[in-house]
Amino acid sequence: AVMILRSRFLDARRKRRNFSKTATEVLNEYFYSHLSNPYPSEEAKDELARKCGISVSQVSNWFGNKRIRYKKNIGKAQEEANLYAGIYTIN
Amino acid sequence: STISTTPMTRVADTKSKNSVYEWMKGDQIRRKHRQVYTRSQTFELEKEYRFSQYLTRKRRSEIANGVQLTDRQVKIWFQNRRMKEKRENTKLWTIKNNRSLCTSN
DNA sequence: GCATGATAAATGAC
DNA sequence: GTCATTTATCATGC
Repeated sequence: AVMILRSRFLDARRKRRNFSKTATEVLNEYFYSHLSNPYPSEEAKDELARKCGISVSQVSNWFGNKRIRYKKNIGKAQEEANLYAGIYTIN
Repeated sequence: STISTTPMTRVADTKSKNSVYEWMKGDQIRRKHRQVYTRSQTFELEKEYRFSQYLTRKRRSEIANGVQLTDRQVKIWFQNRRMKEKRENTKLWTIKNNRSLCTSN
């Protein structure tokens, strides 16, 4: 009964590969140019996925992680925002 | 929606373009406490799911009592489990579809 | 050693 | 009920 406390059994494939540099740039560009409402529509997700060469669910994962992690660092230096700020107007 | 009284808008001071929008709020207070289910709990739930992907209220209650979870937790687990299966099927379907597209064009 | 992508509980809109 | 999310947790990259 104690032989298995830690392992994950049906979790197997959790292989992670970092996205390409250009893909990350495209995603960040959209995120910071829509900072007031970083919730891309399904159509926008499709286009982002196509441009980045990743799946739509991966786009959703990226924005989910990006939103929560941006929010956590909101008090600290978010220099990344300044990198992408000014490229577009705020809506 | 309601505005929290906790001061967390210090970022917006420096630059107007870095405003704190509504979607950024709601943190700090009332964080989600996600309970990690044990392996045996997940195993029992998975076993029941293979038998039936939907539960009656009666069956749900029995399961909940068996794995020491609330009815609500069991209900939500089955909901998430069905969504997981759908995502997996969608992923497989996409892969097959892409392979069939390689010949034309 | 954290950054990052993916998954597991939990919420809420509809 | 589904389903897009939020949040914490997990697993990996480097």
